[in-house]
Amino acid sequence: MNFDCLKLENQLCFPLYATSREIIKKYKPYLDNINLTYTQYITMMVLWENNEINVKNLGEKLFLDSGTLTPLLKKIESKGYITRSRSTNDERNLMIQITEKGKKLKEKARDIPEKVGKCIELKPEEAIKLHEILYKILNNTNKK
Amino acid sequence: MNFDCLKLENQLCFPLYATSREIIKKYKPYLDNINLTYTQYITMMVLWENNEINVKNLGEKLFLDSGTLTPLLKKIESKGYITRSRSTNDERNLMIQITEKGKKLKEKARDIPEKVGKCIELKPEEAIKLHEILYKILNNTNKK
DNA sequence: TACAATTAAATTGTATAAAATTTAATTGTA
DNA sequence: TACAATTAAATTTTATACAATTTAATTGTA
Repeated sequence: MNFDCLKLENQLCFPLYATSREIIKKYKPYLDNINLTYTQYITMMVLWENNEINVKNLGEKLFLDSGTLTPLLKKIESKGYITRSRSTNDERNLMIQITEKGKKLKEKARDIPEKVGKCIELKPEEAIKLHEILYKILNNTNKK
Repeated sequence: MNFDCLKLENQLCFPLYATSREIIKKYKPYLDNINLTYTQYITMMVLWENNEINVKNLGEKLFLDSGTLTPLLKKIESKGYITRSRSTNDERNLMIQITEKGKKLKEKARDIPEKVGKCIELKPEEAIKLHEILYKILNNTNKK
């Protein structure tokens, strides 16, 4: 009767969960400077690549649903980085558009990835491998 | 002026964060069966290995602080899986002890890791590599 | 031995997450 | 074309997370 698979250190999900939170904490001082939380920051990342997107597509990119996004987007809107308006074609869709102020924020965020990267200390090949494995999991958990 | 490091898909933290949440969702149906949330489940894992532990040490193992653990532990206590009592040596310490009911829960949880593992579809060597890289990050983010 | 410093939990306030339900708009079809 | 089915957000509820502060116990030291 082998119970080792119920040991915390033998799990895969636990270190994923813990590492994710630990790294998000590393972002904190840099994100505080631009008055964004981590979730707000990755939302802005999507908007920096797509000036306009609806909540559904945004949610698919971020793996978040409207229950999380609705209040989050209202908060970012109140900071002036995005606007929220119903699509004229199909009023079920709420279109999120980046504002000029939101575009300018990208400049201020530019050096964040490098600064956070420095305190992680992974070899480049490990970082690549990690990225590859994570996307492999994301791609096949997502399709089912 | 290269902004590619601000693309979502080039991040390391984002897939960590997304994968962690996606896998936790996979646990949901199995954890529902034993009436535990994921955080409660990993807490029970620590208790299955250590019949007794204080909140501080538990928090160090789970990378969670008392702000998260206090209400969580009260909830697990209300389910009858643990008891909470101040240490007689040092009353600042709250000792968490597993109950008989809590120990029995381990039997019901026994097949969960295997079931969740099956829907992740990683090669064994990838799982090992992932585990290794994650603990490398955890160990050096932790020491600073 | 008073008492300042430290330590461990608890509390407070803010921000997610996610399941389940509701609301409103659109689509497909009898 | 009514209207059932579907779709997209919003809402509601429950459960974390975590920073900052507070409370209570213990320790170190003048």
